[in-house]
Amino acid sequence: MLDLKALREDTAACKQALAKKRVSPESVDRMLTLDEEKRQIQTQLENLQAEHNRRAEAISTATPADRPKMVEESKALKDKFKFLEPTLLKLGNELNELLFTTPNLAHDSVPEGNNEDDNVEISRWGTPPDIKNPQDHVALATRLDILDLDRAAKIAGARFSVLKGYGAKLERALGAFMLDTQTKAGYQEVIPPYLVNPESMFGTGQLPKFEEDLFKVPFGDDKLYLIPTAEVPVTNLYRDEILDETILPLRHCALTPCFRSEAGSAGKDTKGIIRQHQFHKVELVSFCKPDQAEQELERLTGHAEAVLQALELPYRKIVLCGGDMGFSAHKTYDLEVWIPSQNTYREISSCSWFSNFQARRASIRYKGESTGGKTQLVHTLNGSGLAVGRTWVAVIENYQQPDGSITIPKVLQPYLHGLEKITSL
RNA sequence: GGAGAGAUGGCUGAGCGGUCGAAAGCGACGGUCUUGAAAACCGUUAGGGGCGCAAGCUCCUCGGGGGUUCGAAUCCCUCUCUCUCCGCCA
Repeated sequence: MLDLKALREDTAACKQALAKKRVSPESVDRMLTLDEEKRQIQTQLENLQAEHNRRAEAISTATPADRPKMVEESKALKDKFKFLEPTLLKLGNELNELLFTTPNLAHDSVPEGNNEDDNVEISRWGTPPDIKNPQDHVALATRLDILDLDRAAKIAGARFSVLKGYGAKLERALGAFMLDTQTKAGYQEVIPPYLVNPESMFGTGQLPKFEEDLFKVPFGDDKLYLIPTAEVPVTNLYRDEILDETILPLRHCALTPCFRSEAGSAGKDTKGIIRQHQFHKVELVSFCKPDQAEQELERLTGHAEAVLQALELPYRKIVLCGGDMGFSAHKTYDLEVWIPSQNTYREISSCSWFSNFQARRASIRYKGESTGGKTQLVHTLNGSGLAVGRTWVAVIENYQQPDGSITIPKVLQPYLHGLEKITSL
C-alpha cells in the first residue's frame, strides 16, 4: 500500500505516477482529505486520553478521602472523549478502503499506456525455428498420448489437464531443472503451504480487491485460499518481521502449483494448456534494501532469462506500460516465449519490483548499521523462473519434428535419463 | 477427536489491579582499560502512530479481538497458536 506521508508531502509527483496506473487525482485528494480529518480527530482524542491517564495516576497516590470525587471527575472526562472513538474508527475504515484498493506508483521508467499494445519491447533472444505447418501442442501431445484433456475435463472440468508418461516426466524434468538452475544462482529453495490465510493474501495485494480471481476454501469458521503463485506464501514468510540488513538481499525460489479461477477470462486461450486453473511455476522472490532494488530487478529477470536460454527457446523481453501492470507492481518486465502454432510470443515469466508496497502491507522491515538502528521497509521483488506449464508447451511446439516427435533440449536430457526424443509412450 | 499446560522485549524469565513498556540474567552495541584481544567495569538496547522546524510531548501495543474498572501484562469472555498425554492417521 501507498505511503500516506509521501502522498501528503509529494502530492503532485504521486498523482503523476498513479495516473500511469489509471488512478484519478480525485481519488488521491479524497484520501488526503480523509487522512487530514482523521489525524485531526486523533490528536483531539489523544490529548483527552493523556489527561485521563494523568488523572488515573493521580488517584493511585491520593488519600482515600479524595478518591471518590476524583473518580467521578475522571468518569466524566471519559464520557467527553468516548464518542470520538467511533468517529475515528469510521474515518480510518473509509481511508483504508481506498488505500487498500489503490495500486502502487509506477516507476519513472515505466512507459505510459493503457493496455498491452503500449508495452515496449526491450530485446529479443534466439531465432524462431523454421517449421513448416507447425502443429499446436494439443495436436502433438495428444497424438503422442502424453496429454489427455478429455479425461481432465471429465474429472475436473475445463482448464484442467492430465499429463501422462513422458508428458508428466517432462513437466517434472522442467521443474527440477529450473529449481536446480535457480538454487545454483543463489536462491534458497523453499516448499511453502499451498493454502494461505487472508492476511497473507492481503500482504501481497491479492486481497481485498481481487478475491474473485482466487479459489477459496471454507475451513472451520474461517477460510483459506489456494495460492495463485508462490509469491504469496514466500513473500509472507517474513510478514511482521524485522530482518537484519546483513542477510539482504534475501533470495528464495519455490516450485509450487498455482491456482487461478480465471474469472473474467472466459473465451481467452480456450485451446490447449496455456491458461489453466492449475499449473506449476518456479517463483523467484527477493527481499532487498531500497537502493539495491532497481539492480535486483535486472538481476532477477536475468535469472529467468537464463532458463529460457539454457532450453534454447526464443523469447523477447518487454517492459509493461503503466496500464498493463499489476496492482502491486512498481515496474514489470515480461518474458515472452515463441509459440510456433500461434506465430507469436506469449508470456512465460513476469518479473516485478514492488518497491515497498507489499512490504508496507505485510510489515516486512529491516534494520542495521546503514539505517542507524532504525527500522525501514524492505523492497520486494519476484518473478517466474519460469511458468512450467507454458514452458512445457514451448518445448513441445518449438522442438517438434516433421514426423510429430519431440526432441528433448540437451540440458533436460539428464533429467529424463538421457532420453533424446519423445516418439510415443 | 478427548484431557491438560502455556503464549511477556533478540533469547531465558519475573510480574498476577495502580508509580510496569515491564525486574533480573544472557546476547548485541558504544565506552573505559589494553600494544591488540579477553576479562572487568560504565552506559545503551521493542514496535507502530499523532503533534512539533526542532528539542521534545503524547497515544497505542505484554499472542489476536472484546469486556469489567478512575486505572489491566495482571480480572472476565472469546479466538488463534504452541507443548504434553490418549485416540486416529498419510
